Amino acid sequence: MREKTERIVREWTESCDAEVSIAVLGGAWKPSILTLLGEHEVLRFGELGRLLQDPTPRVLTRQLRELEADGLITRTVYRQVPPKVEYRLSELGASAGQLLTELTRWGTLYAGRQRTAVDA
Amino acid sequence: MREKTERIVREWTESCDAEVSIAVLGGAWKPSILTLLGEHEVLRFGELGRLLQDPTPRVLTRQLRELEADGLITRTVYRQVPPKVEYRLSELGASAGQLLTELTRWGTLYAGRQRTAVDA
DNA sequence: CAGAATCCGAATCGATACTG
DNA sequence: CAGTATCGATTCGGATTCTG
Repeated sequence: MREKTERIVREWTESCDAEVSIAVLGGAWKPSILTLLGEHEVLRFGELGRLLQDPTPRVLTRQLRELEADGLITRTVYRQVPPKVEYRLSELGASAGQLLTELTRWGTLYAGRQRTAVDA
Repeated sequence: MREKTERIVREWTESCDAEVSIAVLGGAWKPSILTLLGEHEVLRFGELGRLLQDPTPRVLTRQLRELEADGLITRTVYRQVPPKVEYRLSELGASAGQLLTELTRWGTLYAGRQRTAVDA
């Protein structure tokens, strides 16, 4: 588990469990990464990059490493030339599916309302 | 709507609606603030501070203003001495109840698993 | 192909002190 | 009571460049 998440989990009290979820899922691209891995079962580094519309490798690498450190995805390295690395959801990562659905549902509702408000 | 949220909503695409939710709910204390307002209907600034175990006024003020700008809470000022300000959930804020429940549920699951793993 | 190294600007959290 | 002002320290996302 990475340090930021560890601190939040350590200081975790009943009234802010929701912040634990946000600490784990809250990085750039992370919800999309988990959603894509839920749909595709397995994806390589380059495939993820293309599907996410090209975040910088620096950023994508860090998000993936954090998700791995937090136990949501697994990383499989094939020692060959050219290199090949595969990412999958772990069981814990898959358990976040329902939460991701709910995040998406409310996010859509919220964005729709804001757009309607702006257009009106 | 505050600027950060506005940008994320503007650049919003189908694949990352979940990030909209996180952008809105992701600040320090925000999930707790919304949960408390869901339980208490109405709370004053000082009451919120005590229930949250004393964030600095600077921080609490900003979180409340952002939630107000994003349309999740309302702020009612009574012009009197000493001053009195009441915060409540808006309809939009109340609509996030189910999402907050799900965030808390998975956060509890996650924190529990991590603690078990560490203790083992 | 899958990254690592370096650097940067912006945003955020928090401590401390002060005020209408 | 309900904030505001000022200041650090940290973190984070991203651009650029380079490599086994």
